[in-house]
Amino acid sequence: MLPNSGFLSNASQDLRDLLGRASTEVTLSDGEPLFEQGDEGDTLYAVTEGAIELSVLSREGRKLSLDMLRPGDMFGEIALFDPSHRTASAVAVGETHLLSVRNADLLRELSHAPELAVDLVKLAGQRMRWMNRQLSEQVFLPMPSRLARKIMHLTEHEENSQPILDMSQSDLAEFVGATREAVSKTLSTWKKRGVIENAKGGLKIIDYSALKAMADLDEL
Amino acid sequence: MLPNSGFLSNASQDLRDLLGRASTEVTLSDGEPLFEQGDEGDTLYAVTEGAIELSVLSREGRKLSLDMLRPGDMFGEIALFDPSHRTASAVAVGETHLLSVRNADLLRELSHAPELAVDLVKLAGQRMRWMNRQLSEQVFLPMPSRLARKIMHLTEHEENSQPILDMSQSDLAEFVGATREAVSKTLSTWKKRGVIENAKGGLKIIDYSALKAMADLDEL
DNA sequence: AACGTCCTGTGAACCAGTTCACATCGCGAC
DNA sequence: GTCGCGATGTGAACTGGTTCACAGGACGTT
Repeated sequence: MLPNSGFLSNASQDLRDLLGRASTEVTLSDGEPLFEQGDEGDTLYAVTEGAIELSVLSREGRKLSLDMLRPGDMFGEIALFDPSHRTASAVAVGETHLLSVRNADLLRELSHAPELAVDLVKLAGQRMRWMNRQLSEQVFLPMPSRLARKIMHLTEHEENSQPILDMSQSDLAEFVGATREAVSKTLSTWKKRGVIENAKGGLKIIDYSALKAMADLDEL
Repeated sequence: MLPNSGFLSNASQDLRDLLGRASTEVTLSDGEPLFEQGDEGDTLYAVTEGAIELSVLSREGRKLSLDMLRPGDMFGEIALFDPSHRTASAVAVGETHLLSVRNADLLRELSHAPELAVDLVKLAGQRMRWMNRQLSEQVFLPMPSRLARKIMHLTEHEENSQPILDMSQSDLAEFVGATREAVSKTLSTWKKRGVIENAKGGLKIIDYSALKAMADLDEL
């Protein structure tokens, strides 16, 4: 029931216990929102099955996808201590199961196991480092490098050496912060070079190391 | 000695006590680095006098300035719980005084005042929200809007209604993630429209509300 | 099989911001 | 003073990416 991957794989036993004891299960169907940017929230989540897409929306309606959270990943750890509006939206991708822990329940647990706080701040720290990287990549890297990185990031949970990324070009574009057309054109040239090829409902990475080279071309 | 502004102004008494008791003073002269991106670090800082510029560097040497921390601001809270490489560099701007608290000292204090942990995570939460906003602004907003926002942000500590921003155009460019030339051209048109004007060693904001308008709309 | 609806591919015009190349200004050092 | 140097202003060429427009594909539904 508790997957042994993602953040949870190096979470403390205390934290795993907490999730087993003080959590409520939540189930979402494909496309169903868990919360929206701006909502009030004080709940921490852990994905057990399926996936959650985190994204932010501009006032004009443009969308920037931040990350795809898979079984073993946790999120919402900040609102837990600092309950306020959520800074991103979370929607289910495919049938998704989550464990949720509310602020009050967690605080009760904290008195039994203060070590837990450190775990949670570490989680926040990892998220911070990650955000920091996203920001500098966005500023410093040209679109193709960002695209290559995102493709690698989004497929790293697959063990296959030629993983398939099950995502449309428009979705990918939202991840890299560019237009669908620009992504399409870049992918085209990569296809011609045999780095990737089309697969049903997505694309298949043929030459992973070539992708890595693209990602580093304008090395960060 | 402990300024009553910035984050500290709404910090708990516990946290203020801690800084008064368990901290060491650090003094830096203008331009002196406190730590560099990639350094190992486990120390939390609070600015008491002067200013600290936080920035990230690309491998090619381009620099993106993140924020300017002034008396009452704290930073480094993440490395405190998750000691690892620092994600940004910190250098003093002008003669600067800081209080520093090391990981070990803080953990000792934490057992006496567990409330402190919540304070620190709130601090981390605020930083997270702030980073999130930086990222979406960078992606969604055109350069002039970003410039207007940064100017407002960098002068908000001044109480004057026509504050002076004491910073060269090159420095400003590093804050908005653009070239010095682009910033110069935008500032020129604003000067012609009477929004800002030159002042010795920086620029003076004449029409704050016009700036605010720039920040929201994206018109040139 | 024919239809609607996404998704993909690509070309042309356009634009924001960069790069390069100077000219100029202010100001401190000598 | 005037030399030098960093900060500013600006123009011209270039470029990475957008916007618009449209042509096929792929696939599910009837």
